[in-house]
Amino acid sequence: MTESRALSRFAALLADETRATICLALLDGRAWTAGELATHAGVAPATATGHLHKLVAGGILTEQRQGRHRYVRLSGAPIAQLIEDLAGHIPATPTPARGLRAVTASAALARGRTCYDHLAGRLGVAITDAMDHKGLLSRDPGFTLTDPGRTWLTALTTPTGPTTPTGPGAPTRSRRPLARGCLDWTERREHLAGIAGATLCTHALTSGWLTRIGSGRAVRVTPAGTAALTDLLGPHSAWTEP
Amino acid sequence: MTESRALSRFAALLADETRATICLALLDGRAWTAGELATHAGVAPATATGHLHKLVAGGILTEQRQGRHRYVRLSGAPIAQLIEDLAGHIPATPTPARGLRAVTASAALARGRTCYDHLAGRLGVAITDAMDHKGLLSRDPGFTLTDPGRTWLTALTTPTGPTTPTGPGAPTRSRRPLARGCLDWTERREHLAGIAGATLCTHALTSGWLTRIGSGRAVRVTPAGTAALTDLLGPHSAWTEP
DNA sequence: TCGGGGTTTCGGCGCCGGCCGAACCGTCGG
DNA sequence: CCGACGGTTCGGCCGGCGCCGAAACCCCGA
Repeated sequence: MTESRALSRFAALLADETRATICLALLDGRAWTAGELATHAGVAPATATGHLHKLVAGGILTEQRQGRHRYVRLSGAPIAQLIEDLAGHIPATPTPARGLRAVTASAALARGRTCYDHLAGRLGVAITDAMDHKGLLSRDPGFTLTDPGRTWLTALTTPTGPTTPTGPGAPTRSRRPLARGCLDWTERREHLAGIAGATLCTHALTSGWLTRIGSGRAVRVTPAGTAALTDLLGPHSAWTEP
Repeated sequence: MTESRALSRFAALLADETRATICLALLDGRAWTAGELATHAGVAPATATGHLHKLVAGGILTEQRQGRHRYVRLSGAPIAQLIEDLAGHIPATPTPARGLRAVTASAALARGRTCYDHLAGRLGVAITDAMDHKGLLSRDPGFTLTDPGRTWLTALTTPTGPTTPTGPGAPTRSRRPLARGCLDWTERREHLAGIAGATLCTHALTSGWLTRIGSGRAVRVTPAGTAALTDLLGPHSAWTEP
C-alpha cells in the first residue's frame, strides 16, 4: 500500500506539464538556472521556483547555488534514463529537436565571453580543460591551482624580471579563492574563475590576445592571442574559431 | 512542447494513488475484474470504473469483457517493464509481497469448478495445458482444435460404434465456436471453452469423472476420473489433488 | 421470464495544486 | 553605497480531479 503511495508521489512529479517541460529540457545533461527554466516553460519565476523545490525534494534534480543564481540539473544518470524511457515509451512523437536551442544565445557569446571578471564560453572551458590537461589545474574536488600552475600564472603576468611576492601566486589574504570553478551557462561545464581566472582574463585583454566585440560581453581571439594560447596551452580549435 | 504534454499526461495516469495501486496489483501479469480492483484499492466500484477508463484510454491497460465482468490487464510487457522500473527506482521499499492473496477464493473453487458450461480452476487450466501439450489444441492466436483434437473429442464422446457426423467435430452451423479461450478468475489464465469445452465438461460429469461438491460450482475429480484423465492426457497433479 | 449481482453513468461535493502579482532578500556592478 | 537583477516567499484565485451515492444497465442463472 505504501509502495503505491511512493509510486504515485514520484509519478506526480512528472505529471505536470511545466515540470515535464523542465525535466525534458534538463535531459541534455547540463545545468539551467531557475529563470531560464521559467522562460523556457512559459511560467512566472515564482511558479518555477515552486516546481524546482518539488523536483529537488523528490530527488529528480540537484541544485547548485552560485551567487544569485540557482543552477539545477538532473540528479543522475538513472533518473535521466528513467525519464528518457518514459518519454520514449509513449506513442511515438516526431521529436522536434529539444535542448537549449530555444534559449537562443548569440553565437559570439557562446564562443567566448567574460563572466563577471573571467572568461567563459567555449573559450573559457577550453582554456580550463587545457590547463587541467597540462597539470596546471586540479579539479578534485574544488578547483585548485597546482604548484606548476601557480608558477605558470606568476610567470605569465610577470614576463620580465624575477618572481616577486606581489604576483597572484603570493599568499594574498583576500577571502577570494585563488581558483574556483564557475558554471558556464552555454557550455554547462565549469570554467576557471577566482583570482586566477580574473588575472588570466585581465592579462589576455590587456595583452591584446582578446578584444571585446562591441559593448557586450563577447570576446574574440586575435591572431596574437591564437599564437600565445597555442604556445602556452597547445593547439586547440577554440583559439582559431572564426 | 507537445512532447512534455504527452509525458505529463502519461505520468498523470500513475500519479494517483488508487491508480498506482491498481497498476501494481496488475504487475502479476494476470487479469482482474473491476470489482476486485475496487475492493483491493479500497474505493467504490464507480470510482474504479473511472480509473480503469483512464488507464485503458492511456494505453496502460487492455480490457476484456466477459459477460457481466470486465477483466483488465496490463497492455503488454513494455508497460509492465516501465512500471517496474518506476517502482524500482524509487527509494528502496521493503516490498511486502503483493498479489491476489487478498481476494480469497474458496479452496475448492480454486481447485476445480464449472464456468458456465465448461471447466475452470486449476483443473480446467491443467486440462487445457495438457491438450495443448498433446497437440490437440492450438492457442495461436485464438483457441482452435487441431485435426487430432477433433478426432480425439469425437472418439471421446462416441466410444462405441463408428464416427458419426453428429459428433462435435461435425460441421455444426451454430455461431458458437468449437473452441475458445475463457479467462480463469482464479488462475488468470485461459482455459478451454466453447462447444468443445462444454462437451468435455458434460461428458466428464455424466461419465462420473467429476462430481459436484454440494450445490455450488465446485467439482471434485473421482478415482475413475483420475484414471480416465491420466489415460487420455497423461499424469498431472491436478487430477489427484485432495 | 424474473431476480440478482457486477458495472456504468450521472451529479455534486470538496480538496489539492498550479498559477500569478507583489513584496522581500541577497548578490553583483558601478 | 546604491541601483539592478535573479530568486524567493506569501496570499489568493481558480480550475481540475478524485470521491461517493443513487439510479440505470446488462447479462448470467434459475
